[in-house]
Amino acid sequence: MDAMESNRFKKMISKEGLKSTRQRSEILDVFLHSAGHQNLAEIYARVTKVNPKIGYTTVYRTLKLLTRLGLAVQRKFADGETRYEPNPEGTHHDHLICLRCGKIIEFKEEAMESLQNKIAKRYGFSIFQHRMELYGYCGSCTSKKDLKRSKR
Amino acid sequence: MDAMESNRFKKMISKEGLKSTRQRSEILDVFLHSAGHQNLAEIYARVTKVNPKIGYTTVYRTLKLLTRLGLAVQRKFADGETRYEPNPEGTHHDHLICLRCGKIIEFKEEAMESLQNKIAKRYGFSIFQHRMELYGYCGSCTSKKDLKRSKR
DNA sequence: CCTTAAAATGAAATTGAATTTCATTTTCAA
DNA sequence: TTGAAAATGAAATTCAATTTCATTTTAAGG
Repeated sequence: MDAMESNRFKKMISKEGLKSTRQRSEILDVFLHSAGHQNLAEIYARVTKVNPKIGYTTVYRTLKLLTRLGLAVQRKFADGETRYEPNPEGTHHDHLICLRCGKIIEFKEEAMESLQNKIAKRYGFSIFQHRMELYGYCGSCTSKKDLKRSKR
Repeated sequence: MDAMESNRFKKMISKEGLKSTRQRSEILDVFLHSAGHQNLAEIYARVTKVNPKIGYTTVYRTLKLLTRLGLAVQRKFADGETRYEPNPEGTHHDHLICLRCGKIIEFKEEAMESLQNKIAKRYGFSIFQHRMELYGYCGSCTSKKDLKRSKR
């Protein structure tokens, strides 16, 4: 259930002097109830099923707002598409991406974080965030590797 | 000296049935002789100093060609800009990026690679490539952290 | 329940980098 | 030397991202 997130959203909204609208809550609702890593067109398509009157611009602006508030994360993987992912508090993870079927798997690896800190220290950096993506074939695509490729 | 790279380029070119042109070698020359992580506009600006007749499109196409041949690597960091980096054979590295001054540092960490393989194995993936970027403040920007920020 | 200033909406317009088109020029193998 | 294939460069196109602007909606204060 997203009542919690929904309330968090409303609190943040009013704290910023912004306003709660039907559109915003519909968009948030759709966004939170679909699988992660969606592009704007996909989100817009789903939103218009709920309310066909909502404009693309509003979806765009709402996702941007959600990102600013930390409720969404914007991702750009190697294919160049812009995607949005719900961002429940304290969730952090990296991605495994299949270059054949497009499957995206999230993973979390503590050892990775500490290794990153070690590297940062070596160069005198203070790290706030990172991006880490592994590209290859997923299990089922590996076994089909010799068959026709989906791209190129 | 880039005579080596330049020859490698000519060999690859003819092997593909493509042609050596003055423009291509001028662009390659400029590209290899400047610091890494340049965007197209920067490369174009430098190229036109050598030969003002060269068109933007040709620079664009040549960088695309170099990328296809593996002599260049295209990078998109979190700022969304497209950059190109020379790619001498066997060079692989990741990046530390300063969010304040924009400095980009390359690093290589074997432990990272093996950790990645371990993760891939866990999910049944075969990894071909990865992307790993650490964002934060570099040493000198960390010490200026309290002063005016460069952005936002 | 009103009023109204501030914010939100949505259709349309704009932007800007990436990419393509096309007429002309250049390369290079025979 | 020649001609087919490739390259060039200016201009046009594409397309997602973003902005504009007239209109509508929200919500805080009376």
